[in-house]
Amino acid sequence: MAKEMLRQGGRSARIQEAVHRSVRDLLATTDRSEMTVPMIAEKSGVTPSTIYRRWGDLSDLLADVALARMRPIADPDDTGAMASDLEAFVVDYAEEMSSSVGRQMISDVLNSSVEASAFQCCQFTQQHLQTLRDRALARGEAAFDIDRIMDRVIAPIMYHILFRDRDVAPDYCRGLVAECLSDNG
Amino acid sequence: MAKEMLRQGGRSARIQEAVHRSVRDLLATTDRSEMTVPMIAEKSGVTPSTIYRRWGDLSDLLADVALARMRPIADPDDTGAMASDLEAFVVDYAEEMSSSVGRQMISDVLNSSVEASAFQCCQFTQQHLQTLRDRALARGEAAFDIDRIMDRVIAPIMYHILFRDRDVAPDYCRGLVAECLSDNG
DNA sequence: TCCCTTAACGCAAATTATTAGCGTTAGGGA
DNA sequence: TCCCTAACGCTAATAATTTGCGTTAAGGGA
Repeated sequence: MAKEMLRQGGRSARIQEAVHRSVRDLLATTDRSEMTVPMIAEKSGVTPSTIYRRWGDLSDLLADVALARMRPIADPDDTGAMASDLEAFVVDYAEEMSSSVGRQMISDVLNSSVEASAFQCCQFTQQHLQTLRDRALARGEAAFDIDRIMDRVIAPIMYHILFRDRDVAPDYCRGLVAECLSDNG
Repeated sequence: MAKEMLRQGGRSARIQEAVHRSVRDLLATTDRSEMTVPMIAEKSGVTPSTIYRRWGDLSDLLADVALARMRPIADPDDTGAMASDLEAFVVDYAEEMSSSVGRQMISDVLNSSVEASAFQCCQFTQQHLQTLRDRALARGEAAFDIDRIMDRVIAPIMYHILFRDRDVAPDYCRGLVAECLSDNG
């Protein structure tokens, strides 16, 4: 979306920043169903037509903001061993994603008409897993298969968050990790 | 949504049927992003305000229609054995859900502001699994754990459909089932 | 069967969101 | 520094949504 802009600096960037900030602020206080483009525009000090032209519609704007928030900034904690690294990461992931803002971000990303958004979102997760995997290999530990973790650990957590059919409590997450690592796939 | 109506018969039911039909027809020919309430209203022979008042907004209407389409009508095929029953069901499930209309239905249900919609949707899946489980028990076969199938088979399939990070081809689905049944959980 | 109550509807006016045209501003390369 | 034009602001259409109010028709009770 805002990635392949022809002009990246100056005014354009300032507006993007202002709009993103406004969206984040509004998401914290306002229910998504009562958020409107004119509302965001006013808070950002731009005209609505600017937002419509640049992002298309509210869904795409929200997806853009959500994806920006999900983009990795720091590596997962290094706990000293692969199993505990993985456990810590997954528990954190579940907690963040199942929170109110986390849910909102996921839903925004999945609703984007930009087909690549959802894919990129799961790439971020895989990137983190790759970091943990590299770290394990560097330690001389047995590596794990990323796709396997996605299927056995991440997918069920995401499913329960989306369909609201159970809590993704730390114990449950740890169980998923343990079971996945113990089964010799 | 349309479940706890105070009046269930006559005109009200006719309108619900007409609106549902219109939505289904439109979904087949029109892209969701260009579907509007007035459009549906005209096709159904009702005024837009009727739809707004009854369903709230387009998202909730679409979720209502999607949920109605997902509601089980027939039991899964009986193939004679638990493993093949499960395999057949899962492959079918993946094919239906990953289709264009399937994706649309999932997304509509997940977007509903009615919190229970998503939960009910996954209840439908569990109902089918329960049928297969009962059938297995009646045959004297070893039963499977429904939650386990949800986590190990359904969840990954759903994840890949939603995040578009891989195809849920029959072979992949069969692999998930096989691996889940072979690991003694 | 025939009222009576009121949920659900239709219509239309008011409000609000979205789109489109056109002139203006300000990146960024020559 | 100048020029080109992407990106913006403003405003006038257009379209969607909300709201008030009168009307229709379920569904229960006499």
